[in-house]
This record gives sequence, C-alpha cells and structure tokens, in this order.
Amino acid sequence: MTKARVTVIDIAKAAGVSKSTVSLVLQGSSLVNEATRAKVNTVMRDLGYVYNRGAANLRQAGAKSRIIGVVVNDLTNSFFAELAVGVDMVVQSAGFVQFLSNTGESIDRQREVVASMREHGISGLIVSPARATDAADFKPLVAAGIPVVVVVRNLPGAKVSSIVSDNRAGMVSAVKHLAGLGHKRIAFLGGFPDTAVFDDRLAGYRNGVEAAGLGYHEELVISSAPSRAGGVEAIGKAIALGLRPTAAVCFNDAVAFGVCDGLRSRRLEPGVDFAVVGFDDVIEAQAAVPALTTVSVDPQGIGRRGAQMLLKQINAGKAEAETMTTAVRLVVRESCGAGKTAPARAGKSVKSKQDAEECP
Amino acid sequence: MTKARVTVIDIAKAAGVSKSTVSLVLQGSSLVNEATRAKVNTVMRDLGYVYNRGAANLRQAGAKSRIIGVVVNDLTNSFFAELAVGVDMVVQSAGFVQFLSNTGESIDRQREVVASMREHGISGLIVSPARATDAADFKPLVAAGIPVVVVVRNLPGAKVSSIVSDNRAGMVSAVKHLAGLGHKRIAFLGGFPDTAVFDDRLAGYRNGVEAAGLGYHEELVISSAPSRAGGVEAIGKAIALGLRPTAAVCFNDAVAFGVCDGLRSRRLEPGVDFAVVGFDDVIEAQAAVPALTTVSVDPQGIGRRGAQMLLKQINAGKAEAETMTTAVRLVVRESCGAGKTAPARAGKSVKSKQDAEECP
DNA sequence: ATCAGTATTTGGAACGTTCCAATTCTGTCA
DNA sequence: TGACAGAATTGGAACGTTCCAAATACTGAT
Repeated sequence: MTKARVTVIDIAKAAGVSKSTVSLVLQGSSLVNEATRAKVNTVMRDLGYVYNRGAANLRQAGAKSRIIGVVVNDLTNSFFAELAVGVDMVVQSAGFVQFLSNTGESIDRQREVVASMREHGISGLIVSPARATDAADFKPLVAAGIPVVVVVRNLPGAKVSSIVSDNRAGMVSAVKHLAGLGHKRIAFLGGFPDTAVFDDRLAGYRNGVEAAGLGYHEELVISSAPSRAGGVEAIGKAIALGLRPTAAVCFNDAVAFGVCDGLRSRRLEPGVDFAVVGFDDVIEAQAAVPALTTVSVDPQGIGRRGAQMLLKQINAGKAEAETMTTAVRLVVRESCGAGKTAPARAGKSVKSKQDAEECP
Repeated sequence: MTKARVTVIDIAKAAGVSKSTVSLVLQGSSLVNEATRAKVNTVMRDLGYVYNRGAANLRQAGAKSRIIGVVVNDLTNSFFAELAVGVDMVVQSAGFVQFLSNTGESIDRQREVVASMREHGISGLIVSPARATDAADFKPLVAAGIPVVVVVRNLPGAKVSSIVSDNRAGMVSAVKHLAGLGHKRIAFLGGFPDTAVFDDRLAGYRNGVEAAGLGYHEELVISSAPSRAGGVEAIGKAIALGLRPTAAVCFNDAVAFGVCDGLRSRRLEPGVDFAVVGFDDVIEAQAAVPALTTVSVDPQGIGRRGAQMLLKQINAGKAEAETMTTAVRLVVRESCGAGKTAPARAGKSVKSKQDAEECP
C-alpha cells in the first residue's frame, strides 16, 4: 500500500538526469537549463514528490530550518492568540513556518516544549515566558546562536531581546485620567508582586499619583492573584479600608472584571459609585457591562514586531540583545464613569490602530 | 563562536563507548548496562548535547516524527484557540509535539501550511478546513498513509475521519426552547448556504419548527455572512418582512451579536422585544448584555477527542475513516427572554463540563 | 580450563539531501 | 580542426542518527 517514499533519486532516474541536477532545481539555482528544469518539475509533480526537509537540514549543518518557534503561556487567553497571529503574519510572509506551543503557565511544560523545538532545529524563538521562568533557562539557546525574543513579560537577568508594552506609561495615563475626573483616592488593585510587569505597572501608578499631587499611600496598593477571583478579593480589602478609595486602576482586565463583580455584590455600581480601569484591553472589555475603560496594548502588533526583530537577528547571524517598548493607549469606555454617553456597542468601537512608535 | 554541534559521536568518544551504545541510551533501550547508561547521560549533560531529530527521522524512514500538525482557520476566534488547547493536552501527554498553524480562511495559505507540515514529516494532521476547501486537497496525505482528522467543519467528499458537533440536534433544541416560550414565528438568521455546517443547522431548524407544529416558512430563512455585520443585515431583512418574526435562532454567536446590534438600532431590546439564540457559546456570550442564550459546543472537548482519534489511527498504522458527532447543550441565558432572573455574572456561570457521549 | 548461554557492546551500512570539485557539453574564434 | 570559455551537469562524500549482524564480555556449571 504505502509505496516507498519518492526521493530525489527517483526523480533523477525518471527525468534522465542526476540527483545533483534535481537538487539544483529544488533550490531554484540559475545554473540549470530552463528545459531541464521544466522536465524535472513535471516529473516531480507526476510522481508526487515531497521534499524531505529533515534530510536537507541534516546536510546543511543546522543552518536554516526556516522554523520559528513560538511559545505562549496561555493560548486560551485571546491576548496570546492574537499575539500568535501577529507573529504568524510576518513569519509566513518571510517564508518561515511557525511552530506554536502553549505552556499553560507550567514551567516544566515550557522546558519540554523548548527542548523539543530545539531538537527540531528551530532557527529562532519567540516566547512569552511562564511565570517564574528562570532567566538562565534560555542561556543554552543563545549560546548555540539561536536568537530568542521575549515578549509581553520580560526576563530581567537574561541576555535576550525583549518587547514589552509600556506598562509604566499606561498606568500613568490611567491614573491621570481618573485624577482628571476628580478622584482623590485611587487604589492599585491586583497582581503578584514577584513579576517585572507588576513592578512596572506599580511604578507607573506611583508616578501618576505623585504627578497628580495626590501622594503615594501604601495602603492603597493591594495585591492579589491576577485573576477575576483576585479582583473580588482585592476590592473587598479596599472597601474595608478606613478611608475608602473612590477609584481603582487594576493590574489587568481580569482583575478589573473581578473588581466589578465585587462592587456589585456590595450594591455598588461600577462606573457610577466607583471608577474602575483595567489593563490589556482584552476582547471582552468592550462588550462587558459596563464597558471597561482600559489600557489597550495591541497584542498583534507586539507579535508582528517581535517577529520582525527575530527575523532581523536571524538574517544578521549575530543576535544583538535589543529591548523595545511598545506604546499603549488608554481606551475610555464606561467603567471609569466618564464615557457614559458613549453607546459602547457601536460596532468596532474605539479599538483602532496603534501608533507604532517605541519609547526608550 | 558557534561551536561545532555536539553529536552522538562526540559523546561516544568522551564516554569511551561506541556511538551505537549512545544511540541505545538515547532510545532508553534495556540492553545497556546501568553503569554505562549513567556515564553516557552524564557526558551528554556535560557537553550540552541536543538530539537531532532530523537525522533520526531520516534513518527511521519517515516512521515516527512525533509531530502532530494542527491547522485552524481562525486562531483569533477563541473557539479555535480552545480547540487547539484541547488537542495540545492529549497530544502532549502522548509524547507528541504540536505544530499549530493558522490559515485565516485562506485556502492558499492552507495549502502552503499543509505542504510545509508534510515536508517536516508530521505523523498526523488535525484540521479545521478553510471555507471552500476542496475535499481532494487531503487526498495525497491519506494516500501517503498520514492520518487526517477533520474537525468542526466536515468535508463531504473526503475519505478522512471527522468530528463535528451535533449541529442538527443543537438547532432543534434551540427552536424547541423558543417555541416553548410561546414564539410562533421563529427565523433562522445568517450563515452562507454553501457549507455543510449551514445545511446541518438549517436542517435542525426545519426539524424543530416542524416538530413544534409551526410549519417551515422559507421566507424566515435569511442567510448572510456568518459575522456580526452579517447579523445586522439579516435582522434588518427579517424586520422588513410582512409578518415579522418574534424570535430568531442564529447561525452562530457572531451573527447573534449582530442581530442584537441591529435590534437595538431599531429601538428593540433583545431578550425583551425579540428573542435571540446563538450557536457556539464563544467566551463573549456569557459576558455580553444581554448574556446570550446559545448552544454550547465545547471546542476543547472536540480538540481532545480529535487528538485521541488521530493518535489511535497513528498507533494502529491503518487509517480507518471514522466519523463522530459530539453532543451539544443549550445554555439558557438572557437573550431569549427566559432567564431574566439569572444574575448572569456570577462567576463561572453555566458553562460547565460537557457529557462526553457521542451520537451516531 | 572449557563451554554454553546470556548480557552488553560495536562497526559498518543505510536514510535523502546538499556541497564540492570535476566533468561533459555547447558554441565561438582563430 | 583545435583550443577555449562558459554553461550545464554529475559523481561521490558528507550530515547525525538508527538498524543489523556480529563480536566481545561475563556468568555459572562442568
């Protein structure tokens, strides 16, 4: 049944040329006569030849496999799905193929997946590392000359390129917006303090409140799991405070949704009795009630830019570690109490193109 | 800089054994002495050996590459992201690795991607085909003995396995539910008539209205693009009808959202003035206003089952084409006018585990 | 010490491709 | 006709692994 694989030698025999010539045709070399090329191509089609990239890679001494590995920590989260799509766009148009895996925040799984990708000879890796990833984990990769680009979360110690969104500036604008609405006590809710992203966002919050002349009060910073449940928990603590805040910026949208839940269970209406701002602008932010005011980060753009950076390094041969911050934009909807008039569901809404500038 | 690749021979030399022995260790053979195995493993770690799967596959004559290809038509749609996660779960625990690509409904891209996967020697393929995929497109794959499982959409002509959700039964239950609420004129809105999925869902609609004694009226079937915009368009036509319907089942959730948009722009409140039911139960369905009553299809479950089916075929060696239909479940929320009392945002909501039974 | 029998180890010979150096073909020009 | 330059083609020899058959090392019994 399963006929023996058709190889370049079979083609050569059938076309009456040598395997070397067939190889030349395969690589689109200009050395081969037009007539021969045509004949070989015909025979290949007739015999149903399929190129064996494994064999090719073997000979080419691990040079170019044209595979880009992409590792994300939670594919269920549409943020990362979009990121992957962004990567795929540029990767595919450069003639590479994408090898996407999901770690589900498991650091062991991440190790496996990366190892497997290495075995398959990827020519570059784009990764959104699982929480608590050791910076040293990617050392062997870069030592072997495989460019690595870390996205979304950064890995402080590692000598790899990275693209993160401008967490600090995003928080600053969120806080300023709330302050502009007249809020005097603004809380920072949610997130685990052990991540670099948390540090950045908190720093932005601090800058914001200080710039607005509100002063930084430690009791207004309440960390929790960066999830919906975490948000519920955090707002509970916030409300129990002696001097209760009237607004909050949240670590991310999931927390913000939880905060809304928590408010409602206490008979407070988010956007009316308490202003809430999220971070990420996940798909659901737009359709939720009230529509979430949040900081939009354009995951697809990050994916595209990450891929471009990676391809550049692959082509350059030399992997110069490079860091890039992408701009973010505050999207004002309803949950902050400002955009009440906005219809909030008029089709595409405010989520539009992002300006592609980077900040230092 | 880039040191020459460490090969099995280097290991052999350093460990004072032959390359054959190292190979045996690599494959976990029981033939090798425990002491030698330990020594070899140590040396491998020390030298930073990485297995070259390409070379291995080459020798093993295209047998087992341990790669499963997954091709979806729209990764941005969280439905497919979840599907991929489901596949990944079982694929990974079987020691395979997933090679995921997105076609974005481009049939050309799909061809490229599948070709590329073949070149890389996948041992099986799971695909949600792009619209208008030719059934013959996967012929070469199965001819080469590579099992293919088609999911979500089926390919009538092709001799491949497939898993689709029970579109017909889902629609029947949606229609029955609406009829039970007293609706007499129920429309079927959205979707392109050229797909098998459309046919199934429409057949279910027809069965449903007939079973409810309402009769099948052709003018109540209004097709459109299966998108939000398509939904707006379809509801517009529906409302313009002489005998206006009071409820609609929609081709999918995107259409249903569009229908809600269209209703509101005509000062009709979905769930109050007009009942709307969707299909798919995408993530947003739960958080929308009003929360969407829809037919839940558990994409992750489809992914898991598809992967199991594929692995079974890979192990069996022989690819017996097999067809499976997965059960669906009507999730009643607010948009049908029935579940008004439900809080709709009480955390996880109704979206729970699916019974894993299959129907003939 | 020898022998059978088992437990380990080991040199090639593939696998399908690319690369290199070398060869054979075309004309062209003297 | 012979020489010569290009163009086009071609045989190996890799690449890093696994497989096979065969070799060697041990074990206990004679």
